[in-house]
Amino acid sequence: MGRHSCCYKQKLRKGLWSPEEDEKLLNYITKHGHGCWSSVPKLAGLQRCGKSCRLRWINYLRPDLKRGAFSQQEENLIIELHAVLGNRWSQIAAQLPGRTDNEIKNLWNSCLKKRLRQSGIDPNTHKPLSEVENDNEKSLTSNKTNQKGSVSSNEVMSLMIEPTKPSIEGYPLEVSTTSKINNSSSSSHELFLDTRFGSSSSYFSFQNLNYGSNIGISENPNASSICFTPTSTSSQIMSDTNSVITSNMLHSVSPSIFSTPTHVKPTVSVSSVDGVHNWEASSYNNINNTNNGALPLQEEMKWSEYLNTPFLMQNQPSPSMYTEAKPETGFITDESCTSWQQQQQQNFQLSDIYSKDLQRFSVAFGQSM
DNA sequence: AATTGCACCAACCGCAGATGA
DNA sequence: GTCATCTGCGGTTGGTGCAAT
Repeated sequence: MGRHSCCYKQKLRKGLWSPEEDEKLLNYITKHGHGCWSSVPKLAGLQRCGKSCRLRWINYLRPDLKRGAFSQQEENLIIELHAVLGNRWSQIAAQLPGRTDNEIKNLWNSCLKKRLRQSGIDPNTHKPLSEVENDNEKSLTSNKTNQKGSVSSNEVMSLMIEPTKPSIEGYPLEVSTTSKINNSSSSSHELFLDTRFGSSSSYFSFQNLNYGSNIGISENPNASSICFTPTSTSSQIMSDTNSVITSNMLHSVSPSIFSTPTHVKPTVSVSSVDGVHNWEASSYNNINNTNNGALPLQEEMKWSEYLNTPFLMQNQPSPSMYTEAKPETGFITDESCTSWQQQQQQNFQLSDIYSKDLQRFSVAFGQSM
């Protein structure tokens, strides 16, 4: 742990890399690949530790790096991703081809954070600063009065689910979830599963983000959202989890919602301290979002209405949700799924870079007491 | 011209997880 | 199971350049 062992063995160079060192490293890796990083400096004739060589390669010498300033689109994407992923710079960087986690981290710390604050948005929570202050006050009061930690108002949490479940056959799947807890006066629990599908790396889902109109969701218009309600009375669900939703709480999402025209109601299984709770779809939102700004939930219809839409009744192919082409609507069909899978296979043949980006799902939990 | 403050960014450090002996 | 080593990640630091004073 800590400093790499090789650093103790001999006095190694630190600090900025000279052009000569860069050339040695570049030549060596171009010819032989990096293999075991710890052996690279010796084989390349460098007085550096393997860790330093690796970092230099990743952050500077790699041929696929994009140079130059970040575009406005890239900056917006980083902000959006940060809202979902937090300081997971490597995961954010994975969505920006040619950019490194270090670069993005620096940009965030030096510019974006400041810019958000100036816009009145808390860079940590991505909520309006005024709301954050209120929450802090409420939290203080709540801590004084509550015997047990409870979920604070409008709390936003993120978690990543390992790419095991659900998955479209043959493809790894990473599920990104964001949960939002609302303490509204409604008496029912609601769970929103917000899905986006994309062919490579650009499609993400964001919901309930408190951005100004200048920060939009422009990457993918193909959004759909399904509203879930618990199938059994579960007043305790997520009410006493001390604000922590862990990745193992989301047990499963029925694959049917990703691979079929949803003749069967999608179901989600969520566990909490008081057991596993099943949720099933109660309504469907089609968000054909091409505008800027936060996503509104629009065109909501009950599940029964959704199943009776002309489109589903006719069983006609929908414009693909899964290819680069912009569809007119966002309904999921077998055809479009297959089309998307075929496109993914093509993409896979070109590169495995996208292996983590095949699908992303965002789950927003809405709880009312 | 010298100094100071700030922004930016490359690189380091410490840690955790994975892997293999 | 334990230990050593390797790899990757995120937080932090320190050097550099530039603008303001």
